[in-house]
Amino acid sequence: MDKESILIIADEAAIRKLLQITLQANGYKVLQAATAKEGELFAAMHQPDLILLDLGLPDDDGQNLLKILRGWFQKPIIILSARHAETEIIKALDSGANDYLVKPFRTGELMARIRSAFRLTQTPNIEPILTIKNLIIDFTARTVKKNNEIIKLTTTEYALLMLLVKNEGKVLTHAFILREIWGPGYIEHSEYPRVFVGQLRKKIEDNSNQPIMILTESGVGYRFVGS
Amino acid sequence: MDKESILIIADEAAIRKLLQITLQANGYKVLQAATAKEGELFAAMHQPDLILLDLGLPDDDGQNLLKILRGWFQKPIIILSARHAETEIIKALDSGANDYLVKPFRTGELMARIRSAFRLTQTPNIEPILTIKNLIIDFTARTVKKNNEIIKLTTTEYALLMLLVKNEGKVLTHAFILREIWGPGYIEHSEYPRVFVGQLRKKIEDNSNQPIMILTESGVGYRFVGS
DNA sequence: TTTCCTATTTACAAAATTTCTACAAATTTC
DNA sequence: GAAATTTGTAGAAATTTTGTAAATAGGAAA
Repeated sequence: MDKESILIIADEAAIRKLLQITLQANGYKVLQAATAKEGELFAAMHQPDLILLDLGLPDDDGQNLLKILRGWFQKPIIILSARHAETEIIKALDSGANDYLVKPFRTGELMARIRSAFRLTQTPNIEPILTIKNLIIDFTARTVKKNNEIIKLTTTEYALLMLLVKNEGKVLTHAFILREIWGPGYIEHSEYPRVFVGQLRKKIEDNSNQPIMILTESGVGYRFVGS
Repeated sequence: MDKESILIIADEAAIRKLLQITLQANGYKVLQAATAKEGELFAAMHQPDLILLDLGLPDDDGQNLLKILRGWFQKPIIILSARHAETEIIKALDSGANDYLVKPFRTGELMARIRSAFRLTQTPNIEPILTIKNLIIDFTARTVKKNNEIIKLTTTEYALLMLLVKNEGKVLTHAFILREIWGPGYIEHSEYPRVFVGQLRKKIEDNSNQPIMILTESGVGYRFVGS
């Protein structure tokens, strides 16, 4: 097999250098990014087999970048961080991190955890660009095109569409949608999905009063159909 | 889904007790073993969904037991150990451990790592789909197809169909159906099942006046036949 | 500051669904 | 076979749920 490629996203040059040397000595191909923006871009461009993510980044919170990456990146992400607070660790793991090492870490252990992560995950990557009906969704650029024109979606609209698309064919209950997008404290606000589904339909459906993509399941929730 | 079962293999009773309480509080079913021999036996007997293995065991080295278990046990194994030497950690991870926590560990972090292990080892889900006659019922998507076309069912119709399907072959009395779907206060309303069975038949039967799936047991109730 | 954009609320019309009713059809009982 | 009971069915009425527009609030950018 080809050498596996690993993307390092870390602010400090010293850490990157250390990792680069160790990883290369262990036969991996190494890519480096110093900021969140660069990291996201490189991940999309080079499709690495694993990401080492340092939470302390200059331009964005690492926890946030992790969530964004997990929107489409299926391969292992291992967190390296000086933050040793339990809440940080739990948050990262629950956001989809495969492992979390507190700095200073031992390189031998890190290598073993990388091997373990590779062994445990053989998931095929989903395409970062998805075409559904006349929609083209680019997960990396976070853009949605309809008939080749970029549609302007707000944060909430985009999150809702992603949720629907990721669960294509399934009925998503109001409670589920509310929990996923607004948080568990908003389960009562069944008017939110109503309003935002309405706005989304106006933007992505040809006839928003005869929707063919976002269907309503009265009394239950909504369902996205793609084919 | 059913509660996931976790097998604790640890020498010290205090650790086992702590883990038992924490795990149960998080909704897991707990099994306990105090020795390597017992652990191996319990793992084989009960087929737990995850094993928490403490390396310090009285009768055999935990590293050894890990290798033996990995000979046939595919589900996650998380190591808990007072041994913090890097070589121990590397050895365990390379022997197939999913994770390694050094004692004393934080229970919140352990719970997050357990969730992570379950999430990562989830086999790309084989959806629970039921095929009966020319009906295809997808429970996770909450859809019912007849001749490959999705049938639109209302909440009550769907609930009624699920009740019938779950009790395939059995006669369900009017009282039972009313209690299950409308609640105990509606036992007198025997007209409800009548109306809704009628609506369901129109949607799922080929000839609703010659039903072959939802049969009437006059004076008693209804029965769903699948084969 | 003003302006702009988005999220949150609110209100009400429209649509869907459940409940209720009446009567015809079928089945059981005598 | 006739009467009594149970079941099927259609549709009206009541209720719930959903769609939609528009007002309000809040926060970031100019």
